[in-house]
Amino acid sequence: MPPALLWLRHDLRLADHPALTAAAAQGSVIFLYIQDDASSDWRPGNTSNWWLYQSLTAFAKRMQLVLRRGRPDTVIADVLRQTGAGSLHFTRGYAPQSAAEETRVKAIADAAGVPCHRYGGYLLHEPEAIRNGQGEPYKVFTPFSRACFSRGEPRAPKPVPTFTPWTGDIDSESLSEWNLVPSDPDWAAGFPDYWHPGETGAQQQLSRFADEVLTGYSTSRDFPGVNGTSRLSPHLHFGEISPVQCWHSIRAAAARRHGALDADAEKFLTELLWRDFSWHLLHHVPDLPEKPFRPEFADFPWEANPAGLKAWQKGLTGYPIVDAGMRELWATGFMHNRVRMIAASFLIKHLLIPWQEGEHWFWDTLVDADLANNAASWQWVAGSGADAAPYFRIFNPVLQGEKFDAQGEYVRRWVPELAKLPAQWIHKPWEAPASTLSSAGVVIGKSYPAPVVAHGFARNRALAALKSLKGADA
DNA sequence: TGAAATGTTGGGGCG
DNA sequence: ACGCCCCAACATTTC
Repeated sequence: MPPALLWLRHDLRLADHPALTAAAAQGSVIFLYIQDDASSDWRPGNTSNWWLYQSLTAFAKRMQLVLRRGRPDTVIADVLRQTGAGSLHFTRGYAPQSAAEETRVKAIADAAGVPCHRYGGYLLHEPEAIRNGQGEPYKVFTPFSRACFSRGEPRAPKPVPTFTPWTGDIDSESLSEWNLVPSDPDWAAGFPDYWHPGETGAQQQLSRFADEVLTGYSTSRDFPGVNGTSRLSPHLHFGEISPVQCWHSIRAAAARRHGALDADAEKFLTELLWRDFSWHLLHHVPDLPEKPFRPEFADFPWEANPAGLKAWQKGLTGYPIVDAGMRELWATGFMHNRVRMIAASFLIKHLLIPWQEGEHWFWDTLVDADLANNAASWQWVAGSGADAAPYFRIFNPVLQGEKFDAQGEYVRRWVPELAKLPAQWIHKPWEAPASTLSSAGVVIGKSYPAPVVAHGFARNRALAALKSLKGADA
């Protein structure tokens, strides 16, 4: 029997893998991963590549992995020829270039006379399956999630199939040639303290979340100083675990404890649906990463502010909660969700810097950088997205800090030069009495920056910018 | 998955 | 005892 070729993409796992399950039924399985270096605005960033390297390494320890660089259709044609594979299987993607890429791959498989099969697995629901009464895609999240919930449960997760790994001889590149990980300087040296890429790490994280974090999740997820979030996003992005597995695992945990879906579990399932919502949106609106979904935002009066962008990226804005988030991002490749909203709002509304600048920075620095979630979320904060926050919803970084990091634990962890300040002043050090500052060893403008822009001024400026939009609109 | 301004209410101090 | 004022505390509106 000829082997079956499995083209691996963002599905670096063995469990609940529809394409693998199908391939396993056809013959011994060839695992192929293709690195496509073709230039594009959204090539994975350095942090994504760090994760990819770890994930592929973990995968290759369990299974022989064929590694190739090049265009997927060219590489697959080559591998089909060299292995005599009798079928081709892969998991569908939803990025703007995915459909065309998959069509080209299908064409070469057809030309080779090899049956080509495409499967879901990256999302809970296929974009084609969720439509409103008019047969249109949803543009507002709440009815979208209602439709998903009322549709019934996603399919049951699939076990790891029994299969024979193919053991033939074929050229494979070495991961180290791909230059995926940094060396000098090794800015990722600290990442292994926070992350364990690979399917095993993903499943452990899901268990830990279900056992230790889920209770109270609906409220504690908002407090960045607390271990209150799932931290599953990078695992989901690389497909080390599927959203279907997460869905059923959390639903089952809730059923064991409460006999039903409690508020905490429901909140998490809703977060998974946000992920689907973003991908459906990108599927229908391919230029979502570049252009405002609401066209009137194309005229927004942004400011050129390279110094402000630099300060934001380095975590030197003078607003402790923003700086803590940006430094957590730099140190760990991750930022707490609540702080992402605050930091993004600050860039857009306090500094009037285009949301695309922040989107690119996050794309390069997040371990969970994900085209749809990143684009949809930045547009959500900017007010230009589908179902977006109203533009006038401007976060006050001081109040947000006081509300969600009341004791300042999060700020102390990531902005150590402020660690000795009492909680009362930690989110507004520039207002602290001189004696408090000096006994905490803080010198505003020296050991920690003064605010790059005053909140009251920035708020009024942003509101005026909104008014100008409305004017242009009318 | 806001914040600030403005409006309303009610208790307490005080003449 | 009463009216007046002040001002939290809460509610509503506006951006």
